[in-house]
Amino acid sequence: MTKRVTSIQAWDGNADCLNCSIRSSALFSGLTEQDFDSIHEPVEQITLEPGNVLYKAADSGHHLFTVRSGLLKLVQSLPDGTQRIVRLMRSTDVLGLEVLVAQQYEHEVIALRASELCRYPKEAVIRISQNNPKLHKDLMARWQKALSEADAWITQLSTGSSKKRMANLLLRLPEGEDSAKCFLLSREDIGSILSMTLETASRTISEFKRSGLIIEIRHNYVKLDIPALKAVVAG
Amino acid sequence: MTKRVTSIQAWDGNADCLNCSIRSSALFSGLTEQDFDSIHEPVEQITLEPGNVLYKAADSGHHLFTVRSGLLKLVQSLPDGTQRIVRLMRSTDVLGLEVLVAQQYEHEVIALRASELCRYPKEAVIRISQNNPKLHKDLMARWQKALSEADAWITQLSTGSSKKRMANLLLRLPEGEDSAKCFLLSREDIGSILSMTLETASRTISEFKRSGLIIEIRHNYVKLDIPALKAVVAG
DNA sequence: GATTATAAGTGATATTTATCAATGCTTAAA
DNA sequence: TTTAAGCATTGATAAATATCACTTATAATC
Repeated sequence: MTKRVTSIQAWDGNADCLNCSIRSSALFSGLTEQDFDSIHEPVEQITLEPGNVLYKAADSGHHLFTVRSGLLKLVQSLPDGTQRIVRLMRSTDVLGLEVLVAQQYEHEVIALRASELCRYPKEAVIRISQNNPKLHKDLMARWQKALSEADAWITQLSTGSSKKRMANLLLRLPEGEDSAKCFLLSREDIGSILSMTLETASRTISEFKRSGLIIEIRHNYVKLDIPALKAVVAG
Repeated sequence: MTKRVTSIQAWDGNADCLNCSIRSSALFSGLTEQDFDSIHEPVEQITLEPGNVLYKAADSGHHLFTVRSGLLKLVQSLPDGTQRIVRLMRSTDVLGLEVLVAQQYEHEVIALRASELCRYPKEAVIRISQNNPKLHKDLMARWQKALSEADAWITQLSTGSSKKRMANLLLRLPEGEDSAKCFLLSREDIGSILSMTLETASRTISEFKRSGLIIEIRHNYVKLDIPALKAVVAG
């Protein structure tokens, strides 16, 4: 069973936001000191372990989140019980935008790796966005980014053969310095991203390993042959 | 071959916006008379015939559009040449939100039926949204709606067997008074929505007709057995 | 109304993917 | 170190879907 958040550590919101290591790309990057002073409920930091649930679909929502580090999945359920992962979120991504215009969250959010997030009260985001043009524009850009991601999920990860979809997924996994190395997700999660069974996911990865498209460095950590994977996508 | 817009009829923007038949749900519903006076480039009405292209992906974009009537498809292309329909747009939907934060459109937009749209200069939308809280909030709601639609496209139209996906599509087609009757799309468009070949689309529809899930009233106009289709989705 | 072009339906077959079952690997606990 | 639990891999087979070829229906044009 999944567990709820195990640890929520309160921070001094203002001080930490102004000195945040990802400040330039965080949701509140454009805020003035005066804006920060106007936030009554403090900005808090949240730590999640793999498997922890941040919130569930239809939970009433009063907060937005910026991912500082880690990896999380956004899951939606179907009437027949199937679950589909509709987005992956990582550093600088914003979670819970929907509560700015609705009362409830639309996804279940689960950490795939140890993750750190900052939590903002939605009232502050709504109020400040009406007077701070930078935040106003920033929010629109965030929404547009989420929408582009969703479109890419449809075209790249939900269209074509299992091999092409897998190649497209692998090409988005690397982050940080070495853009050709990445950790693989569980076969079940890969299946839920690509709309295939975990067996097909496993077979496809095995085949990619045999043909050298990916080289296993250690368990679940691989080096990608990026040009070859792009050729699979384009082929 | 597709043709570009055949007819763009200039309107007197202000007068018509204030008396627009879909004004309460149009993008500019919350604008004051003063706001309208501040728009220099007039709001124009556009008429499209089936097959007409409104704009293409990567076209530089200076306008947003509200659909007054009709039906349009948003198409994205893949590296291997495949095309996928990522959204259908109908009355009151807004097209081209992405140009508020970027320079180019992200989709190709093609009319599936005769359609009427209103065209707004993006500069006016950006400028007015910064001072008019109603438009500001309205834009966020539009973006959120697009995002929910994209998520539903992933979960309902890109996950599960061809029968379930088809049932989900049919359940979204009806509009207007009789919520059980609708026109079918071409088998090719259905295939591009559901990520299947046109032959599989044709076979699935034939099977639905034989089993009474849909009843053909006249060519391509059908009555849906909604409870039965919902049972297919849930089964 | 006859003719052509375009879209839709269907059969035969190949390919892909799912399903079911068994085995092997990895990690953590005993 | 052994044991157990969970995850990953693989094989055999069934089911779903794609492909190719052809026929039929509908709409458009002469």
